[in-house]
Amino acid sequence: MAKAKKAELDLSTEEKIKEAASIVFTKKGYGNARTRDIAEEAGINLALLNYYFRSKEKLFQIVMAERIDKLFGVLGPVLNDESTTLEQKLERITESYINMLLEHPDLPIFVLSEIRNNPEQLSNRFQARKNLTESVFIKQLMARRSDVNPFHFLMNLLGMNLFPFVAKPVLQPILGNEEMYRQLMEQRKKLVPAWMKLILDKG
Amino acid sequence: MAKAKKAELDLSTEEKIKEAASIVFTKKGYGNARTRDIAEEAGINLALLNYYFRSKEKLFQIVMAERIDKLFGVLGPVLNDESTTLEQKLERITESYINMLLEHPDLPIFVLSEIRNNPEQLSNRFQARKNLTESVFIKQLMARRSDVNPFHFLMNLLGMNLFPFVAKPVLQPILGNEEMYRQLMEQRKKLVPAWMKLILDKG
DNA sequence: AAAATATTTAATCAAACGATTAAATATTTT
DNA sequence: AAAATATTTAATCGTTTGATTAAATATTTT
Repeated sequence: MAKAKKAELDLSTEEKIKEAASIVFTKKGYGNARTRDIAEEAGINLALLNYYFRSKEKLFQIVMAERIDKLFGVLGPVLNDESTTLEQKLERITESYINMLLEHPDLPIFVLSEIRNNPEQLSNRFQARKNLTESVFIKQLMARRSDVNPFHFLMNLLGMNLFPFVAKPVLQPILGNEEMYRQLMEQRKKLVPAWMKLILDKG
Repeated sequence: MAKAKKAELDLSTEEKIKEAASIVFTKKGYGNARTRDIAEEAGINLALLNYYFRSKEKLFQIVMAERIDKLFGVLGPVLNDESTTLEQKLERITESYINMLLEHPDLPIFVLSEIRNNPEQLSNRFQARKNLTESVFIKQLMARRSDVNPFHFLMNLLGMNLFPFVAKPVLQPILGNEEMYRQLMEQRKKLVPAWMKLILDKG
């Protein structure tokens, strides 16, 4: 058999296609992305794409699962870390998100708009709710401020961190050049946790 | 001529198509929306759509302009009202946005993702920057807190108000039923201005 | 009412696109 | 090296979809 070589090339080519699909899907969305675009981006022929993945839809499912994980996977480990304070969690989540999103600015808008198009894909909703409500983070928060609804608090944290990237296509031209935008996001690494602490202490 | 009757029907049918287009485009996005969907939603034949509007693209441009105005048109009048304080502006913007978005929850994700797909459409970018930086709101803000970057402040305000709707497809299943979601948004009408005042006074 | 004009439709076209096929090329095993 | 297997491609198929056309129906003007 051609195992060794096959596996090697498989991984390489398959990965190349997935990477290309990720780029094209993220930039254009499912409906506007053409399989020919993806093939070209990957530097391979169109038929090869269907050889590795059965269809556009299948390829999309795989890419989408990865992207969802990339967008929300940050949260789990930090929220459930027993060794950090609430304040430290705010700092780490903010730092992680801003760093990650500076490299993948259109990840949130892609994931959120595709989930809107196909809400069923978010089938782990019960799991998500349970994971969240039973997290160390929520416990710490409720111990500190039993009067603050944790969901409000989380929406604020995520809103402050994700929204500037969701709205980047609008904000960036208003702010001026890319560098100015980047500077502001860098500043927010310290500012967002400070604002959230304000809500935590004086809200 | 058939002026009177024509104009009447024109308006009615044209408006019916635009309304249908708005619904279908907003729900599915440009790429996933089919002109046949729009025609069916409007209760008319496909050809009629191209009779009134030259093409899908043209129809989309018109709908898009209206949607952008709906999403950001709220801001202008409030931000430039000389007769209200900074605090009142925070309250009014929040109240306006949450009320409007409770009726049109998928407006932000639609507008923002379509602008990402076609950034040129945001050609009024210089105008937007000037309008913003010269607004009464920014003047009031800088007079009060010269140390706070107004853009950060605005991102926070918009983030707290818009993000829960941008992320609704994710949040809603986690929160439980639609009613719970609605309740939280109603609460935020008072909470968001309070949090923003915190940043204003103690940030 | 007749003519002119506007509105609406069914049928069809042409291009775009996802997918398949069969053949060619490359790689691995024997 | 020959055979077997895996990888890659060019060409093509069938559907979907945006758009057009020509004819029918409705409305307005004369």
